[in-house]
Amino acid sequence: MQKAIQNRTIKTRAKLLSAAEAVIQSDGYQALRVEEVVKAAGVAKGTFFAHFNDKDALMEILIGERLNACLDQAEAGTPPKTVPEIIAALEPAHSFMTSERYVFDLLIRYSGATAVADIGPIAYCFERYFRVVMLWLEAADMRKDVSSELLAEGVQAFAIQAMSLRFCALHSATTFTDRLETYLDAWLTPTG
Amino acid sequence: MQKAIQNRTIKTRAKLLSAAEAVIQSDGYQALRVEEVVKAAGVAKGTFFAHFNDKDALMEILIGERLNACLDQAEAGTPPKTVPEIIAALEPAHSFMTSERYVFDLLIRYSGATAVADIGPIAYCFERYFRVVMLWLEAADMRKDVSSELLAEGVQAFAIQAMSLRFCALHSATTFTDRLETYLDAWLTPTG
DNA sequence: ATGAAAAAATGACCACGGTCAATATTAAAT
DNA sequence: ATTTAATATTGACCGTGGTCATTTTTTCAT
Repeated sequence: MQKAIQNRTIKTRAKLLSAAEAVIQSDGYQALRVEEVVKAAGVAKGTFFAHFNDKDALMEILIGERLNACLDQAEAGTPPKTVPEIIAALEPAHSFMTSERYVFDLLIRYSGATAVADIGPIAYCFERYFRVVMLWLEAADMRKDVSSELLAEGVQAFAIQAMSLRFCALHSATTFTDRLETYLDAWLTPTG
Repeated sequence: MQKAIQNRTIKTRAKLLSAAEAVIQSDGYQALRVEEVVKAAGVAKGTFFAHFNDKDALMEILIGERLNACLDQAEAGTPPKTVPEIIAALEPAHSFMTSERYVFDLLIRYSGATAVADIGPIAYCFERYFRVVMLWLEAADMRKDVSSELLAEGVQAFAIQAMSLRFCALHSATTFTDRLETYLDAWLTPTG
């Protein structure tokens, strides 16, 4: 006997999500505690885990939302044609992705879907990032000896590398943007 | 008044390390519990944290050791000259790095040193990986329009990308080796 | 040998994510 | 309106990483 989804379900879920957003707003993602969220939402702890498999699932949703907004912004502008333009267009996304060490680590951890069944919000965002970049590259004046798919995968790999090094004290001499530009010049318009 | 380092210190540390190795040997890295390690080592829990800052610090040591052994192996052979040879030389390292999801995630998380002061075993391994590849590339017949440093950084970025996708159900059609070969061909010997 | 100070080890304790049997609420069938 | 079963909520409880005041052991100057 299938019963309709209850009103209070979506209400509780909304309460949890907005409580979590408030916590993050003031203290960042890293500092979020499930106990604090449920207290702010006025529900029991068990309720949280009835709505989200685990804390990471909530994080995936919230981080995925923000990242999707960045990708919306990237898609809204006129398609970038050059490496600096591409980097500029992706800047909001990259900036958010490296806003917190915690966020970056979680993004990497969930960037790939473990099972085809559970493509989470973050895995979806990575797919979308890839697709957006691929479309740009197709219309831009880049090397044509390999497919746009491959080029886009490479852009993603280099962006992740550059973001990783942003957190690394050993490589802090070069800025993120400079490094990524060096990578992408060499990747997208080789002269060798 | 500075006092000499005590014998029991290194003995206790050795006990903890070998106990941890035994646990990992039988159940893998993911399953390691600090309580189990201290029980096997016959010490109190507090002692563990007097020897290692946290569980991750122990993991860094053990994983770094194994990875260093893989890099020893890579350096022992004759320097690879072609992309397939490079991939073959790095195979033990890549294989270990992706042996467990837990291991891969930890590697990525500690691949960069947060502060110059604390270059951990894993950050050191990544530096070493980079250096080894760079030396190979200098002696191989690869594109010369960009520096070997840059090429080596790219190899690392693509290797990480290929390893990431190994855990991803969405991209399981292509094997790790095939994917990495495609990446490195396009990166190291572009024809565009 | 003795006393003092530094180093090491201890284990009760805490923080926090996550579980689950019990309870409460809701929607539909009668 | 009453019953029934699916759904939602609860909070005591657990597992595990990590802390710290206290105790034990070692080292060294005398």
